[in-house]
Amino acid sequence: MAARRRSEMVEETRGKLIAAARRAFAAKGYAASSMDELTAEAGLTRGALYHNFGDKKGLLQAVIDQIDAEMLARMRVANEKAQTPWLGFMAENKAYIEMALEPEIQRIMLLDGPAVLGDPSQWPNQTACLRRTEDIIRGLMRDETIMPVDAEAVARLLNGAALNAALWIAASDDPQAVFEKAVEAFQTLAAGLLRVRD
Amino acid sequence: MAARRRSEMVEETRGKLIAAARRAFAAKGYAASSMDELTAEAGLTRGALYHNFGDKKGLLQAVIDQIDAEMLARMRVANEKAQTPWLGFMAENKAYIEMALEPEIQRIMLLDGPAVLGDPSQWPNQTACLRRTEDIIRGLMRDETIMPVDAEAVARLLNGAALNAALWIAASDDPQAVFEKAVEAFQTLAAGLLRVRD
DNA sequence: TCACTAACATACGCAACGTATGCTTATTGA
DNA sequence: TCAATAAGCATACGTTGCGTATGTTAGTGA
Repeated sequence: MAARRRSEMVEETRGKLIAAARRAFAAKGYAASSMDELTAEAGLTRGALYHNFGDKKGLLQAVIDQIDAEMLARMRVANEKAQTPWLGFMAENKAYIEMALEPEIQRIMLLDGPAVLGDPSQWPNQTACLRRTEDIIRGLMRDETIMPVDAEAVARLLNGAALNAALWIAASDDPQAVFEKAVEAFQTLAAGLLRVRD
Repeated sequence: MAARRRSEMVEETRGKLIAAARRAFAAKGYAASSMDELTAEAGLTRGALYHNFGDKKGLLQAVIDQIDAEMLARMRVANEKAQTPWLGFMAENKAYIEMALEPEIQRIMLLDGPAVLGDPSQWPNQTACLRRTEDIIRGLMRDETIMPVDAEAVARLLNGAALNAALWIAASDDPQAVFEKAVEAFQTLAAGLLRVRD
Protein backbone atom coordinates (compact mmCIF):
# COMPACT_ATOMS: atom_id res chain seq x y z
CA MET A 1 0.00 0.00 0.00
CA ALA A 2 1.94 2.94 -1.29
CA ALA A 3 1.45 5.85 1.07
CA ARG A 4 -0.44 8.49 -0.90
CA ARG A 5 0.54 12.10 -0.86
CA ARG A 6 -1.19 14.43 1.51
CA SER A 7 -2.19 16.92 -1.16
CA GLU A 8 -3.74 14.16 -3.27
CA MET A 9 -5.94 12.98 -0.45
CA VAL A 10 -7.02 16.51 0.34
CA GLU A 11 -7.95 17.14 -3.27
CA GLU A 12 -9.92 13.94 -3.37
CA THR A 13 -11.77 14.84 -0.19
CA ARG A 14 -12.57 18.31 -1.41
CA GLY A 15 -13.69 16.93 -4.75
CA LYS A 16 -16.02 14.41 -3.14
CA LEU A 17 -17.57 17.04 -0.90
CA ILE A 18 -18.06 19.50 -3.75
CA ALA A 19 -19.59 16.82 -5.94
CA ALA A 20 -22.01 15.72 -3.23
CA ALA A 21 -22.87 19.34 -2.51
CA ARG A 22 -23.64 20.03 -6.17
CA ARG A 23 -26.08 17.14 -6.21
CA ALA A 24 -27.71 18.07 -2.92
CA PHE A 25 -27.94 21.82 -3.56
CA ALA A 26 -29.30 21.24 -7.06
CA ALA A 27 -31.88 18.71 -5.91
CA LYS A 28 -33.11 20.21 -2.64
CA GLY A 29 -31.76 23.72 -2.55
CA TYR A 30 -29.14 25.12 -0.21
CA ALA A 31 -31.33 25.63 2.85
CA ALA A 32 -32.88 22.17 2.76
CA SER A 33 -29.58 20.39 2.26
CA SER A 34 -28.32 18.76 5.44
CA MET A 35 -24.60 18.77 5.95
CA ASP A 36 -24.82 15.42 7.74
CA GLU A 37 -26.50 13.74 4.77
CA LEU A 38 -24.27 15.47 2.31
CA THR A 39 -21.02 14.41 3.91
CA ALA A 40 -22.29 10.89 4.58
CA GLU A 41 -23.03 10.47 0.87
CA ALA A 42 -19.44 11.44 0.18
CA GLY A 43 -18.29 8.82 2.69
CA LEU A 44 -17.13 11.47 5.13
CA THR A 45 -18.34 13.41 8.15
CA ARG A 46 -18.91 17.07 8.86
CA GLY A 47 -15.43 17.22 10.33
CA ALA A 48 -13.92 17.11 6.85
CA LEU A 49 -16.30 19.79 5.71
CA TYR A 50 -15.59 22.31 8.41
CA HIS A 51 -11.89 21.65 8.17
CA ASN A 52 -11.75 22.25 4.42
CA PHE A 53 -14.41 24.89 3.83
CA GLY A 54 -14.97 26.63 7.16
CA ASP A 55 -18.73 26.52 7.07
CA LYS A 56 -21.74 25.74 4.93
CA LYS A 57 -21.38 28.96 2.98
CA GLY A 58 -17.78 28.12 2.22
CA LEU A 59 -18.86 24.89 0.58
CA LEU A 60 -21.44 26.73 -1.50
CA GLN A 61 -18.76 29.19 -2.58
CA ALA A 62 -16.54 26.33 -3.72
CA VAL A 63 -19.39 24.78 -5.68
CA ILE A 64 -20.16 28.11 -7.32
CA ASP A 65 -16.54 28.65 -8.31
CA GLN A 66 -16.47 25.27 -9.99
CA ILE A 67 -19.71 25.76 -11.91
CA ASP A 68 -18.72 29.25 -12.92
CA ALA A 69 -15.52 28.01 -14.51
CA GLU A 70 -17.49 25.43 -16.47
CA MET A 71 -19.93 28.04 -17.69
CA LEU A 72 -17.16 30.29 -18.87
CA ALA A 73 -15.61 27.44 -20.84
CA ARG A 74 -18.93 26.63 -22.51
CA MET A 75 -19.45 30.25 -23.51
CA ARG A 76 -16.04 30.30 -25.14
CA VAL A 77 -16.90 27.20 -27.15
CA ALA A 78 -20.19 28.69 -28.30
CA ASN A 79 -18.42 31.82 -29.51
CA GLU A 80 -15.72 30.01 -31.43
CA LYS A 81 -18.22 28.28 -33.70
CA ALA A 82 -19.75 31.55 -34.92
CA GLN A 83 -18.97 33.27 -38.22
CA THR A 84 -18.78 36.90 -37.14
CA PRO A 85 -18.04 38.70 -33.88
CA TRP A 86 -21.64 39.82 -33.59
CA LEU A 87 -23.00 36.31 -34.17
CA GLY A 88 -20.45 35.04 -31.68
CA PHE A 89 -21.76 37.46 -29.13
CA MET A 90 -25.33 36.33 -29.78
CA ALA A 91 -24.23 32.69 -29.58
CA GLU A 92 -22.69 33.30 -26.18
CA ASN A 93 -25.84 34.87 -24.89
CA LYS A 94 -27.94 32.05 -26.26
CA ALA A 95 -25.59 29.60 -24.61
CA TYR A 96 -25.97 31.45 -21.35
CA ILE A 97 -29.74 31.18 -21.53
CA GLU A 98 -29.46 27.49 -22.31
CA MET A 99 -27.18 26.91 -19.36
CA ALA A 100 -29.41 28.94 -17.10
CA LEU A 101 -32.18 26.52 -17.98
CA GLU A 102 -30.40 23.62 -16.36
CA PRO A 103 -31.87 23.01 -12.92
CA GLU A 104 -28.49 22.75 -11.27
CA ILE A 105 -27.26 26.09 -12.58
CA GLN A 106 -30.58 27.78 -12.04
CA ARG A 107 -30.93 26.66 -8.46
CA ILE A 108 -27.34 27.17 -7.37
CA MET A 109 -26.09 30.07 -9.48
CA LEU A 110 -29.24 32.11 -9.97
CA LEU A 111 -31.35 31.55 -6.88
CA ASP A 112 -29.47 30.30 -3.84
CA GLY A 113 -26.09 31.81 -4.67
CA PRO A 114 -27.16 35.44 -4.71
CA ALA A 115 -29.45 34.99 -1.71
CA VAL A 116 -26.87 33.29 0.48
CA LEU A 117 -23.62 34.95 -0.60
CA GLY A 118 -25.03 38.27 -1.73
CA ASP A 119 -24.94 39.81 -5.16
CA PRO A 120 -22.88 37.86 -7.72
CA SER A 121 -20.82 40.94 -8.50
CA GLN A 122 -19.27 40.45 -5.09
CA TRP A 123 -18.26 36.86 -5.78
CA PRO A 124 -14.61 36.30 -6.52
CA ASN A 125 -15.24 34.18 -9.59
CA GLN A 126 -18.76 34.74 -10.81
CA THR A 127 -17.43 37.93 -12.30
CA ALA A 128 -15.74 35.74 -14.88
CA CYS A 129 -18.82 35.23 -17.07
CA LEU A 130 -19.72 38.86 -16.74
CA ARG A 131 -16.26 40.18 -17.51
CA ARG A 132 -16.11 38.03 -20.58
CA THR A 133 -19.36 39.57 -21.84
CA GLU A 134 -17.85 42.98 -21.17
CA ASP A 135 -14.73 42.15 -23.14
CA ILE A 136 -16.79 40.92 -26.06
CA ILE A 137 -18.77 44.15 -26.10
CA ARG A 138 -15.59 46.22 -26.04
CA GLY A 139 -14.29 44.22 -28.97
CA LEU A 140 -17.49 44.85 -30.92
CA MET A 141 -17.14 48.56 -30.22
CA ARG A 142 -13.55 48.57 -31.49
CA ASP A 143 -14.69 46.76 -34.64
CA GLU A 144 -17.38 49.39 -34.98
CA THR A 145 -19.86 46.56 -35.11
CA ILE A 146 -21.89 48.33 -32.44
CA MET A 147 -22.21 51.90 -31.36
CA PRO A 148 -20.24 53.19 -28.36
CA VAL A 149 -21.83 52.23 -25.08
CA ASP A 150 -20.85 51.63 -21.49
CA ALA A 151 -19.67 48.05 -21.78
CA GLU A 152 -20.04 47.20 -18.13
CA ALA A 153 -23.59 48.51 -17.96
CA VAL A 154 -24.72 46.73 -21.10
CA ALA A 155 -23.10 43.49 -19.99
CA ARG A 156 -24.93 43.70 -16.72
CA LEU A 157 -28.28 44.38 -18.31
CA LEU A 158 -27.99 41.66 -20.92
CA ASN A 159 -26.85 39.23 -18.27
CA GLY A 160 -29.89 40.04 -16.16
CA ALA A 161 -32.18 39.75 -19.15
CA ALA A 162 -30.81 36.33 -19.98
CA LEU A 163 -31.07 35.24 -16.37
CA ASN A 164 -34.68 36.24 -16.10
CA ALA A 165 -35.46 34.70 -19.44
CA ALA A 166 -34.19 31.40 -18.16
CA LEU A 167 -36.30 31.55 -15.02
CA TRP A 168 -39.31 32.35 -17.15
CA ILE A 169 -38.68 29.53 -19.59
CA ALA A 170 -38.12 27.02 -16.84
CA ALA A 171 -41.44 27.91 -15.22
CA SER A 172 -43.41 27.68 -18.46
CA ASP A 173 -45.48 24.82 -19.80
CA ASP A 174 -43.74 24.61 -23.16
CA PRO A 175 -40.05 25.34 -22.51
CA GLN A 176 -38.97 24.82 -26.10
CA ALA A 177 -41.45 27.29 -27.58
CA VAL A 178 -40.81 29.84 -24.89
CA PHE A 179 -37.08 29.45 -25.39
CA GLU A 180 -37.46 30.43 -29.04
CA LYS A 181 -39.49 33.47 -28.08
CA ALA A 182 -36.97 34.50 -25.46
CA VAL A 183 -34.02 34.27 -27.84
CA GLU A 184 -35.89 36.27 -30.46
CA ALA A 185 -36.84 38.95 -27.96
CA PHE A 186 -33.27 39.01 -26.74
CA GLN A 187 -32.03 39.69 -30.25
CA THR A 188 -34.63 42.40 -30.72
CA LEU A 189 -33.42 44.17 -27.62
CA ALA A 190 -29.76 43.68 -28.46
CA ALA A 191 -30.50 45.30 -31.82
CA GLY A 192 -30.64 48.54 -29.88
CA LEU A 193 -26.87 48.33 -29.79
CA LEU A 194 -26.77 48.21 -33.57
CA ARG A 195 -29.33 50.81 -34.38
CA VAL A 196 -27.11 53.48 -35.99
CA ARG A 197 -25.54 50.93 -38.27
CA ASP A 198 -28.63 49.03 -39.36
CA MET B 1 -63.51 48.88 27.58
CA ALA B 2 -65.53 48.38 24.46
CA ALA B 3 -65.06 44.85 23.19
CA ARG B 4 -63.34 45.18 19.84
CA ARG B 5 -64.37 43.25 16.78
CA ARG B 6 -62.69 39.99 16.01
CA SER B 7 -61.74 40.94 12.45
CA GLU B 8 -60.18 44.20 13.59
CA MET B 9 -57.92 42.46 16.06
CA VAL B 10 -56.88 39.90 13.48
CA GLU B 11 -56.01 42.59 10.98
CA GLU B 12 -53.98 44.40 13.60
CA THR B 13 -52.11 41.23 14.52
CA ARG B 14 -51.36 40.38 10.92
CA GLY B 15 -50.27 43.94 10.27
CA LYS B 16 -47.90 43.96 13.22
CA LEU B 17 -46.34 40.66 12.18
CA ILE B 18 -45.91 41.72 8.58
CA ALA B 19 -44.37 45.02 9.63
CA ALA B 20 -41.93 43.32 11.98
CA ALA B 21 -41.10 40.77 9.31
CA ARG B 22 -40.38 43.48 6.74
CA ARG B 23 -37.91 45.08 9.11
CA ALA B 24 -36.26 41.81 10.08
CA PHE B 25 -36.07 40.34 6.58
CA ALA B 26 -34.73 43.58 5.16
CA ALA B 27 -32.13 44.00 7.86
CA LYS B 28 -30.89 40.45 8.38
CA GLY B 29 -32.27 38.46 5.49
CA TYR B 30 -34.87 35.72 5.61
CA ALA B 31 -32.64 32.89 6.81
CA ALA B 32 -31.06 34.84 9.65
CA SER B 33 -34.35 36.21 10.93
CA SER B 34 -35.55 34.42 14.04
CA MET B 35 -39.27 33.97 14.36
CA ASP B 36 -39.00 34.28 18.12
CA GLU B 37 -37.33 37.67 17.92
CA LEU B 38 -39.61 38.79 15.15
CA THR B 39 -42.83 38.02 16.95
CA ALA B 40 -41.50 39.36 20.25
CA GLU B 41 -40.79 42.71 18.60
CA ALA B 42 -44.40 42.74 17.47
CA GLY B 43 -45.48 42.06 21.05
CA LEU B 44 -46.68 38.57 20.15
CA THR B 45 -45.46 34.96 20.11
CA ARG B 46 -44.92 32.39 17.43
CA GLY B 47 -48.41 31.08 18.13
CA ALA B 48 -49.90 34.07 16.35
CA LEU B 49 -47.57 33.59 13.47
CA TYR B 50 -48.29 29.96 12.82
CA HIS B 51 -52.00 30.52 13.27
CA ASN B 52 -52.15 33.35 10.74
CA PHE B 53 -49.53 32.43 8.18
CA GLY B 54 -48.98 28.70 8.50
CA ASP B 55 -45.20 28.84 8.53
CA LYS B 56 -42.20 31.06 7.99
CA LYS B 57 -42.61 30.94 4.23
CA GLY B 58 -46.22 32.03 4.58
CA LEU B 59 -45.12 35.16 6.38
CA LEU B 60 -42.59 35.93 3.68
CA GLN B 61 -45.29 35.48 1.06
CA ALA B 62 -47.51 37.97 2.87
CA VAL B 63 -44.67 40.48 3.08
CA ILE B 64 -43.95 40.06 -0.62
CA ASP B 65 -47.59 40.56 -1.57
CA GLN B 66 -47.65 43.81 0.37
CA ILE B 67 -44.45 45.19 -1.13
CA ASP B 68 -45.50 44.12 -4.60
CA ALA B 69 -48.70 46.11 -4.35
CA GLU B 70 -46.74 49.16 -3.28
CA MET B 71 -44.34 48.79 -6.18
CA LEU B 72 -47.18 48.53 -8.66
CA ALA B 73 -48.71 51.73 -7.33
CA ARG B 74 -45.42 53.59 -7.63
CA MET B 75 -44.96 52.46 -11.21
CA ARG B 76 -48.40 53.80 -12.06
CA VAL B 77 -47.53 57.17 -10.60
CA ALA B 78 -44.27 57.33 -12.55
CA ASN B 79 -46.10 56.64 -15.79
CA GLU B 80 -48.81 59.20 -15.27
CA LYS B 81 -46.34 62.06 -15.12
CA ALA B 82 -44.87 61.30 -18.55
CA GLN B 83 -45.73 63.13 -21.79
CA THR B 84 -45.94 60.22 -24.23
CA PRO B 85 -46.65 56.50 -23.91
CA TRP B 86 -43.07 55.66 -24.76
CA LEU B 87 -41.68 58.06 -22.20
CA GLY B 88 -44.17 56.69 -19.71
CA PHE B 89 -42.86 53.23 -20.35
CA MET B 90 -39.27 54.41 -19.84
CA ALA B 91 -40.32 56.22 -16.67
CA GLU B 92 -41.82 53.05 -15.27
CA ASN B 93 -38.67 51.12 -15.94
CA LYS B 94 -36.56 53.82 -14.39
CA ALA B 95 -38.84 53.76 -11.36
CA TYR B 96 -38.43 50.02 -11.15
CA ILE B 97 -34.66 50.35 -11.09
CA GLU B 98 -34.91 53.01 -8.42
CA MET B 99 -37.13 50.84 -6.27
CA ALA B 100 -34.89 47.85 -6.79
CA LEU B 101 -32.11 49.93 -5.28
CA GLU B 102 -33.83 50.14 -1.94
CA PRO B 103 -32.29 47.61 0.42
CA GLU B 104 -35.64 46.32 1.61
CA ILE B 105 -36.93 45.61 -1.89
CA GLN B 106 -33.63 44.24 -3.06
CA ARG B 107 -33.18 41.85 -0.18
CA ILE B 108 -36.77 40.63 0.04
CA MET B 109 -38.08 40.82 -3.52
CA LEU B 110 -34.96 40.15 -5.55
CA LEU B 111 -32.81 37.88 -3.43
CA ASP B 112 -34.63 35.99 -0.70
CA GLY B 113 -38.03 35.84 -2.37
CA PRO B 114 -37.01 33.93 -5.47
CA ALA B 115 -34.66 31.66 -3.50
CA VAL B 116 -37.22 30.72 -0.84
CA LEU B 117 -40.47 30.71 -2.78
CA GLY B 118 -39.11 29.87 -6.20
CA ASP B 119 -39.28 31.92 -9.36
CA PRO B 120 -41.38 35.08 -9.06
CA SER B 121 -43.53 34.04 -12.01
CA GLN B 122 -44.96 31.43 -9.71
CA TRP B 123 -45.93 33.95 -7.06
CA PRO B 124 -49.60 34.84 -6.88
CA ASN B 125 -49.01 38.59 -6.81
CA GLN B 126 -45.52 39.37 -8.00
CA THR B 127 -46.86 38.85 -11.48
CA ALA B 128 -48.58 42.20 -11.01
CA CYS B 129 -45.55 44.33 -11.86
CA LEU B 130 -44.69 42.06 -14.71
CA ARG B 131 -48.19 41.96 -16.16
CA ARG B 132 -48.33 45.70 -16.04
CA THR B 133 -45.15 45.95 -18.09
CA GLU B 134 -46.68 43.50 -20.54
CA ASP B 135 -49.83 45.59 -20.87
CA ILE B 136 -47.81 48.72 -21.48
CA ILE B 137 -45.87 47.00 -24.24
CA ARG B 138 -49.08 45.78 -25.87
CA GLY B 139 -50.39 49.31 -25.76
CA LEU B 140 -47.25 50.63 -27.43
CA MET B 141 -47.63 48.03 -30.15
CA ARG B 142 -51.23 49.03 -30.78
CA ASP B 143 -50.12 52.67 -31.01
CA GLU B 144 -47.47 51.53 -33.45
CA THR B 145 -44.94 53.20 -31.21
CA ILE B 146 -42.89 50.03 -31.25
CA MET B 147 -42.60 47.15 -33.67
CA PRO B 148 -44.55 43.95 -33.06
CA VAL B 149 -42.88 41.74 -30.49
CA ASP B 150 -43.79 39.05 -28.00
CA ALA B 151 -44.94 41.26 -25.15
CA GLU B 152 -44.48 38.66 -22.45
CA ALA B 153 -40.95 37.84 -23.52
CA VAL B 154 -39.87 41.45 -23.78
CA ALA B 155 -41.44 42.28 -20.43
CA ARG B 156 -39.52 39.44 -18.84
CA LEU B 157 -36.22 40.44 -20.35
CA LEU B 158 -36.54 44.10 -19.49
CA ASN B 159 -37.57 43.20 -15.99
CA GLY B 160 -34.52 41.03 -15.59
CA ALA B 161 -32.29 43.71 -17.01
CA ALA B 162 -33.64 46.25 -14.56
CA LEU B 163 -33.29 43.82 -11.69
CA ASN B 164 -29.68 43.08 -12.45
CA ALA B 165 -28.95 46.73 -13.01
CA ALA B 166 -30.17 47.45 -9.51
CA LEU B 167 -28.00 44.76 -7.96
CA TRP B 168 -25.04 46.15 -9.85
CA ILE B 169 -25.69 49.71 -8.80
CA ALA B 170 -26.16 48.77 -5.19
CA ALA B 171 -22.83 46.95 -5.11
CA SER B 172 -20.93 49.81 -6.72
CA ASP B 173 -18.86 52.52 -5.09
CA ASP B 174 -20.66 55.43 -6.70
CA PRO B 175 -24.33 54.46 -6.91
CA GLN B 176 -25.47 57.75 -8.40
CA ALA B 177 -23.05 57.67 -11.33
CA VAL B 178 -23.67 54.00 -11.99
CA PHE B 179 -27.39 54.60 -11.87
CA GLU B 180 -27.10 57.13 -14.69
CA LYS B 181 -25.08 54.69 -16.75
CA ALA B 182 -27.57 51.90 -16.14
CA VAL B 183 -30.55 53.99 -17.19
CA GLU B 184 -28.75 55.11 -20.34
CA ALA B 185 -27.79 51.56 -21.23
CA PHE B 186 -31.35 50.47 -20.55
CA GLN B 187 -32.63 53.03 -23.00
CA THR B 188 -30.09 51.97 -25.58
CA LEU B 189 -31.26 48.40 -25.34
CA ALA B 190 -34.93 49.30 -25.33
CA ALA B 191 -34.29 51.26 -28.51
CA GLY B 192 -34.14 47.87 -30.19
CA LEU B 193 -37.91 47.88 -29.88
CA LEU B 194 -38.11 51.11 -31.84
CA ARG B 195 -35.62 50.40 -34.53
CA VAL B 196 -37.91 50.25 -37.57
CA ARG B 197 -39.49 53.54 -36.64
CA ASP B 198 -36.38 55.50 -35.75
C1' DT C 1 -76.85 33.13 29.37
C1' DC C 2 -74.04 29.44 27.65
C1' DA C 3 -71.95 26.33 24.62
C1' DC C 4 -68.74 26.90 20.89
C1' DT C 5 -65.02 28.27 18.25
C1' DA C 6 -61.49 31.32 16.71
C1' DA C 7 -57.19 33.59 18.18
C1' DC C 8 -53.24 33.33 20.44
C1' DA C 9 -49.81 31.55 24.21
C1' DT C 10 -47.14 27.82 26.19
C1' DA C 11 -44.53 23.63 26.08
C1' DC C 12 -42.21 20.02 23.72
C1' DG C 13 -39.58 17.32 20.27
C1' DC C 14 -36.43 17.24 16.72
C1' DA C 15 -33.22 18.56 13.23
C1' DA C 16 -29.17 20.99 11.98
C1' DC C 17 -25.25 24.09 12.42
C1' DG C 18 -20.87 25.15 14.47
C1' DT C 19 -17.16 24.16 17.81
C1' DA C 20 -14.24 21.74 20.95
C1' DT C 21 -11.85 17.74 21.52
C1' DG C 22 -9.60 13.37 20.24
C1' DC C 23 -7.39 10.13 17.12
C1' DT C 24 -4.78 8.70 13.08
C1' DT C 25 -1.39 9.27 9.68
C1' DA C 26 1.73 11.83 6.66
C1' DT C 27 5.60 14.91 6.83
C1' DT C 28 9.87 16.82 8.76
C1' DG C 29 14.50 17.15 10.77
C1' DA C 30 18.34 15.02 12.98
C1' DT D 1 15.53 5.33 10.67
C1' DC D 2 12.87 7.34 14.12
C1' DA D 3 10.76 10.44 17.21
C1' DA D 4 8.25 14.92 17.07
C1' DT D 5 4.95 17.70 15.01
C1' DA D 6 1.06 19.10 12.71
C1' DA D 7 -2.38 18.38 9.25
C1' DG D 8 -6.60 15.91 8.12
C1' DC D 9 -10.57 14.08 9.64
C1' DA D 10 -13.95 11.85 13.18
C1' DT D 11 -16.58 12.10 17.42
C1' DA D 12 -19.14 14.44 20.93
C1' DC D 13 -21.48 18.36 22.68
C1' DG D 14 -24.05 22.72 23.16
C1' DT D 15 -27.14 25.90 21.16
C1' DT D 16 -30.49 27.70 18.22
C1' DG D 17 -34.65 27.65 15.87
C1' DC D 18 -38.54 25.62 13.37
C1' DG D 19 -42.95 23.29 13.58
C1' DT D 20 -46.60 21.00 16.22
C1' DA D 21 -49.45 19.64 19.99
C1' DT D 22 -51.76 21.25 23.73
C1' DG D 23 -53.70 24.71 26.81
C1' DT D 24 -56.16 29.20 27.71
C1' DT D 25 -58.81 33.31 26.90
C1' DA D 26 -62.08 36.12 24.60
C1' DG D 27 -65.51 36.99 21.00
C1' DT D 28 -69.82 34.87 18.60
C1' DG D 29 -74.36 33.04 17.72
C1' DA D 30 -78.54 30.77 19.42
